[in-house]
Amino acid sequence: MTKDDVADVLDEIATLLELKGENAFRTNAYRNGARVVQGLSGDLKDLVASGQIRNTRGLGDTLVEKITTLVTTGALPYLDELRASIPAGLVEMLRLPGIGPKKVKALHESLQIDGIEKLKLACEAGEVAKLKGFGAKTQSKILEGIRYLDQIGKRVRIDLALPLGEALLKQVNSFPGVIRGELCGSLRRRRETVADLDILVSSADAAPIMDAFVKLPEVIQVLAQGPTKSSIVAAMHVRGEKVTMQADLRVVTDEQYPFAQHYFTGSKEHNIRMRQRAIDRGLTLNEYALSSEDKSRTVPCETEEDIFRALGLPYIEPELREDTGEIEAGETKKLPALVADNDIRGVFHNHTTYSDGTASLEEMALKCKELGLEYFGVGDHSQSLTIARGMPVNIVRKQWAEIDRVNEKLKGVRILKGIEVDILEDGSLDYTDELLAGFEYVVASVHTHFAMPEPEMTARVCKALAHPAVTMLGHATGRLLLRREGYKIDLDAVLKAAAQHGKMIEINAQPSRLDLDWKYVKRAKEMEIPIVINPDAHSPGELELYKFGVHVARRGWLTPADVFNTRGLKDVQKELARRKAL
DNA sequence: GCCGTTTTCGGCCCGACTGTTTTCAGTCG
Repeated sequence: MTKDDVADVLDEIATLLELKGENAFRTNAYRNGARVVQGLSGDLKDLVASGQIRNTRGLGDTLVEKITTLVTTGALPYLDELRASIPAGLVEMLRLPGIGPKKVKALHESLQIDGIEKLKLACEAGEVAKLKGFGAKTQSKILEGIRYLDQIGKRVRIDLALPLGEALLKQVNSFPGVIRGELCGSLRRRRETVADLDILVSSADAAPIMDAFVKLPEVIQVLAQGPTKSSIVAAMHVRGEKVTMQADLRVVTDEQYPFAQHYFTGSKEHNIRMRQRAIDRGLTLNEYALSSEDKSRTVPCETEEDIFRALGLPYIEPELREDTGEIEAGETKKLPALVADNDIRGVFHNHTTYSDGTASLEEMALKCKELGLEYFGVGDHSQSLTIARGMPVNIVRKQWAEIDRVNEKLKGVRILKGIEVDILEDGSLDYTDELLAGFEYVVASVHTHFAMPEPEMTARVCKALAHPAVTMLGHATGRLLLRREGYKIDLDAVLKAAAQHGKMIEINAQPSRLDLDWKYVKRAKEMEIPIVINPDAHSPGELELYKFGVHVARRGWLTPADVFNTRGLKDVQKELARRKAL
């Protein structure tokens, strides 16, 4: 039982309780509990065994007991009972827009509807519209929802969501009367995937902006249009892929803008803490103002900084606003000065035509130079990964010779001799120690046998980390966002092994990976494990993907000092040489 | 269900929009 598994159970309990019509605060306690568990640092088993889990804010006697049962027995009778008492189809019905637990409950109790199929039939027969609290519009909305069920609520990768959001924002910002505008929400917090786009603008006159917004060419459906808020579904092709997302536009006055900006950036959990903080100070905070409780006075704020200051906090970067300790760190002046794009001085783990890349060593190195980077670390695939044209030993030696030749000629950028060596099934590496010693650094990654049981996979990776030649671990879980779960592995144990053997861990910056996940990045920092941000580029155009890795690093609270490739070439070469000599 | 420098009971963030109502419940973020 991992933290995520336990969190999933608590979330499911919350959903089931909602469907039973339980008190919203009780269900919310389970949802909050799920989030708290996900963010725990340290091994869950240890926390339970030592009883330390009892000191966790948000977990009371009941939740601790349930978590303990889950972790020690792997099951929870309470959940099984709940599941047995509620038809599984009810949970699926919650996915329909505009349909929440109350409506599902009403449909079940009055029409015995226990799933999407029956719901569809009842709507088509006109039964649903007759129910109290329902009507013709709700009925047709349900039918439309069922029609688009496979498109609803799908999260979108940040690299696809960002261009759509920016395209919409650019047009909205050009509307007459718009003073300033920005993309807020999870996109501004740079989450790896986002569910919808939140556009905020300020203007003295909202109505014409609302009208123009719902008529943008990307709009395929208008979900709602009010005086200050409209919701649409927009679609656009991004690099050949069709991206369909809900986008909400809010218009506020320019005085309200910073409050709305903070509010719509979220996260919800961060906002709740901030509101509570305002209440503790005899104030009230909403998306329009920070004011006295009776709203007779307001605290003027021109920027988000002013809002934080008024509540006794330094500015908190959007990436940190997840209520995972940023408020406490702000109070104690322990907020990190986050790493930024322009702190990155070079990249490791990239591919060339020597394996499955599309460009030569020189082309890749020159692109790095163009991006202002000082070094290009090549990390082509090793011999056994034939599907990616992994390099046999003679090709490795040929590549080394070419690197030497190109380095002679290049000015202002240096190629580093690295390798992405496969971690074989038994945890050994895909080249001999003798050959590995010839590289300046070694990235070790898993590319095969993904389906191993967790203990074996964990042991496999930990064994590789113990190998003296290994410098850093590549894409720690092998996940492909929204496509493939990572392989089963105990990341806490992997972090422990990395710390013990003094190894680095990569943030693979490919937007489809973003692996290590930011939550574990934060833990790695606590364990003083150096992090490397690698684009895993297979073409020159992919080199600047390292910026998506910087987002992850920022969400993981990293400062430049925590990231190895913020160091300059000389420093990096010295450190790599020092490690090889160990 | 959680939490507590006024509390072990009584709060728990709060506003916009929709659809169904005729003053508001439900949903969403």
